[in-house]
Amino acid sequence: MSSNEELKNMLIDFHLLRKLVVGIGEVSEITHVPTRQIRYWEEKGIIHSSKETEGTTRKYDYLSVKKILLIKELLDDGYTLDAAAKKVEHRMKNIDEAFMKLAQQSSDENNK
Amino acid sequence: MSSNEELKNMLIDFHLLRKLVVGIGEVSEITHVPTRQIRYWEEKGIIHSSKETEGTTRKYDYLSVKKILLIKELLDDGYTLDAAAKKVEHRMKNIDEAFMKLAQQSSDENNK
DNA sequence: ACATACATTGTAACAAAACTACAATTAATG
DNA sequence: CATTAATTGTAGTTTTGTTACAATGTATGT
Repeated sequence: MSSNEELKNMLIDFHLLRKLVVGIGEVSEITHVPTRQIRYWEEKGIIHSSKETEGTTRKYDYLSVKKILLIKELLDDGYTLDAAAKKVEHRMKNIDEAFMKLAQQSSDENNK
Repeated sequence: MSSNEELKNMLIDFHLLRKLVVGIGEVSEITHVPTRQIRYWEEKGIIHSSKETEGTTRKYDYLSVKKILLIKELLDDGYTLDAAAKKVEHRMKNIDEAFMKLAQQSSDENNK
């Protein structure tokens, strides 16, 4: 198998990527947002973790971490939390769509 | 910004992907390999976690989880652990390279 | 069969990470 | 300065992960 084919089949394995969910401590290190603050945003309904549907400890997927990063950026720029959340909500919609589309593609390729 | 540009800039953010490291329990759920067995493989030097370089608790990145998945597949096919490890080592080399290449690309694009 | 190396599994006692549910503090705004 | 928004602190508890022992299973050669 050529390196290029490998690349296409392998990068990215969206099904695996979906399952790569990280703990709140890790998210905090990645984003530089304190765990306490992450929980607070979640409490306000701005972000979501796996806790809401399963289990007892929060786990965040790729898109959630990305969302936290975006919100933090806007906060640092002077936005209020609600304004930042609203703006990011809009951006995430595009990202989510693209993500789903690629996940679908990779699923098609594996089943053809 | 068009959805397509978004897609290119956003999917995939390799720098973020690199940092998405998951705990051993999560890996176990994803791969269906018991935590005890994962630690054993690590003890044998077949796989690696962040524990070897930092911290006290094991964290596994995307490529490590992929490696575990590949090894498990071969084991289920009847390979011995060492044989499976050797074979996977070879495959992972290609995957690692492709990964680094793409990470480099995405880094270039963000700085041009 | 049985010795040998390979591979996995069990678990007790302990440490680290994450949880909730309170409350306190610190901006920002009318 | 009262009010809402946003963040932060923390005690006590639960969950998850750790090591370091040992035991058990499985395959191979003789």
